[in-house]
Amino acid sequence: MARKTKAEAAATREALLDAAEEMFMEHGVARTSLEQIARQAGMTRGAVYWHFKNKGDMFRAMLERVHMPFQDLVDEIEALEHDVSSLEAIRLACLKGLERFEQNPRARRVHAILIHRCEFFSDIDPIAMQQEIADECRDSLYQHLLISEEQQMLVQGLSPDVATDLLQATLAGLFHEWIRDPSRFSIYERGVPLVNQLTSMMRRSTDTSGAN
Amino acid sequence: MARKTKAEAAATREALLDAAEEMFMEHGVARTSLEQIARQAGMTRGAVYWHFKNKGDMFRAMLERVHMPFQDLVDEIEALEHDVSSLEAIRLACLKGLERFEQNPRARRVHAILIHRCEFFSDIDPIAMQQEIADECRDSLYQHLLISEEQQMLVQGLSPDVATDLLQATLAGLFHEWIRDPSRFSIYERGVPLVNQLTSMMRRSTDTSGAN
DNA sequence: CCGTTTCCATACACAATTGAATGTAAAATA
DNA sequence: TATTTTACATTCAATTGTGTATGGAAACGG
Repeated sequence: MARKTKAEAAATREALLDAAEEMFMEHGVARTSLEQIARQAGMTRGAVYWHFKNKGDMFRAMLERVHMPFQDLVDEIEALEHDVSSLEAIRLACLKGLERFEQNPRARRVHAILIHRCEFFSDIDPIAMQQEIADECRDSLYQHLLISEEQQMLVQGLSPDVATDLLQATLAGLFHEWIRDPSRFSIYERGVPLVNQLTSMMRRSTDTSGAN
Repeated sequence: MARKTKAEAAATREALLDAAEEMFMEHGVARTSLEQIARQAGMTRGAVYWHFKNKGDMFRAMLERVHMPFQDLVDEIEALEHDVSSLEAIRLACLKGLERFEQNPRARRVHAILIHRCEFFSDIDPIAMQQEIADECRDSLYQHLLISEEQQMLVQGLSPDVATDLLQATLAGLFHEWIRDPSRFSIYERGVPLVNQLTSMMRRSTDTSGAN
């Protein structure tokens, strides 16, 4: 076969990753061979072994195309709206995150693969990857909920630790429930009332009258 | 090899399933061969193919050893304590469920395998299995939360639908976070304050005075 | 006590993947 | 323009796992 332009080569690399996504999603990671991926992309295994070391390397590259830390969402919110409370910033960041998952099919597919379509690997541990993502999100939540407590935003009796557990568990549970079959419901439409209700219940009432 | 007693044969069947659990947990389902399972149990593949049709059949049998519907927990609570409100029954059933997972290592391992150590299969779809379990739990929660609403136990503005989403997502999220690495924390110790806090926030205040 | 069935071990044939080796024509480079 | 890389395709060797077929000895039923 003839040599390709740098741009063409980059394009086939992307095509291979696209094909890997499709095949991984449809048949699972373990049960798709590199040949299936190559043919799906209109290539042969030669192309795969040129661009990637092996299947694990390919998997890693596929994940790197959609990396999106939760902290960025909060930063984004806070950069956009300065006068908002920390708890409100969390709420908005959650909604933003839900919206993004809803609208980014690639991110959705890749996360679905990471969670439901793969298991162990030669040198790759998907559970550890999920762990990292979850911890990243959790730490960010905790930091901002600490501030919320300092600002006396949380209802009495709600520690920032429990609040973190609650928010993180709710978001993770919602996400898992959704990613299992995204066609069943819209994560945004179900998530918005969830997040609103939860943050509302966590927020200390500013109502000075005794009546509810 | 010589023929075994009925009891002996049943014992080797259990030993094979035990071995399958260990190997599946350690190396993932796809990457463990039937030979590895057999040798772990001190047998050969002949024993495996005698007791099971193939790996998928073995997987199914492994799951059937630990089936435990959520509804049973609620029933158990309600049978034990008649004078308790529906919301309180839910709370107690959740705690009971957490406790059971904490104390039943086999159930823990099998669920960990189902969620994190396997993907597709010849004729088995682990995601559909998770779906079934989750739906079962969800339906049960919903039924009892409907009753809670009729009894006017829920705070104003909290529909039984949102309450169901909230509880189910929280429990699922907590469970997923824990099952990913059960050695990181005790699901019971983290879960108890979570469930208490959440049900407390969901419960309508019976405080007749205006002050909080 | 004898035939039959059971429970498993052993052996075999087959298909599927993998990684590496080799080939090659065009792009890049000098 | 001559030479060297690059970007793949093709081929090969080796491994691995699967399903099945066969064998054998002891347990079971009559």
